[in-house]
Amino acid sequence: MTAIKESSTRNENKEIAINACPVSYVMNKIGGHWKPIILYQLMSGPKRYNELNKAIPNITEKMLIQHLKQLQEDDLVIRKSEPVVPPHVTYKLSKTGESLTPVMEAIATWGFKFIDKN
Amino acid sequence: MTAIKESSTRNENKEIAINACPVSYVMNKIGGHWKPIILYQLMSGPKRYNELNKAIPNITEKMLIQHLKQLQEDDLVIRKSEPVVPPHVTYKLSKTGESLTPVMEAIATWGFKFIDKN
DNA sequence: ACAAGTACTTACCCTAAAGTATGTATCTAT
DNA sequence: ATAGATACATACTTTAGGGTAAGTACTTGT
Repeated sequence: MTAIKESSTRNENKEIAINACPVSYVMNKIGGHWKPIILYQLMSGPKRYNELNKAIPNITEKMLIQHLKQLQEDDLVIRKSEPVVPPHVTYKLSKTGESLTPVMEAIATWGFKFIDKN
Repeated sequence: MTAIKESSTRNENKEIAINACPVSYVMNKIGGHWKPIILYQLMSGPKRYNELNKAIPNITEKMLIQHLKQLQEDDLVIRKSEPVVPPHVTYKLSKTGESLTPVMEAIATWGFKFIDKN
């Protein structure tokens, strides 16, 4: 699962950055390549693992579970597993995750305006 | 200036991601380590290069100019240089950059709430 | 017996982004 | 003459994140 090295200049700088800028803190949570896309998908309702995999073009399974795990650790996403075979696992937004919706929408709105400008 | 390789799987995936999620598009513009922090600093008014350097803890000069350049290319920041010695250069938000303020504030607000939860 | 379906896991590799360190130009003041 | 101030530039190294490919577990249907 690609362990994260805690004691590097890079991560120390991140810590400091959080103090300097709350926006940076959020970016570290929902920023990056895939997380916003996953959250975006889950905003339209709970989805199974496979559904997410199909809905998000070109994401690898490794990236998908890796980020789903991180999102769970950050209490943004809830995993629900039915003890059946074949497995049936659904992911959905937590309350906190849902509280992100207006933020995501604000960003998306701005994004659309900006895309038009080019 | 670390040229960007256009034709890689990674960047192709990014392109696709943009179509799948407008939020992702914005993240590619203002996401990352330092850009939100730089923008945050400039929201309180224009600043000189040196001021930014001092205001942002632990940023390297390389990162600072690199991102300032990218922000200029994305028309988020305007550079103004007075032809004097020693140089006097100020950076400020463009109209588009200023239009980000509510978005940044929404993110920041959410961030503060979320920090309290831990 | 084995293929299929679902949700992962794991090992290895590659690259873009970030860090480190040093150098440059130009004029002013001492 | 040389040090100081300001705003960069550039070469080299490191690392975190992402990509590729293959394997695992467990049961049902044929």
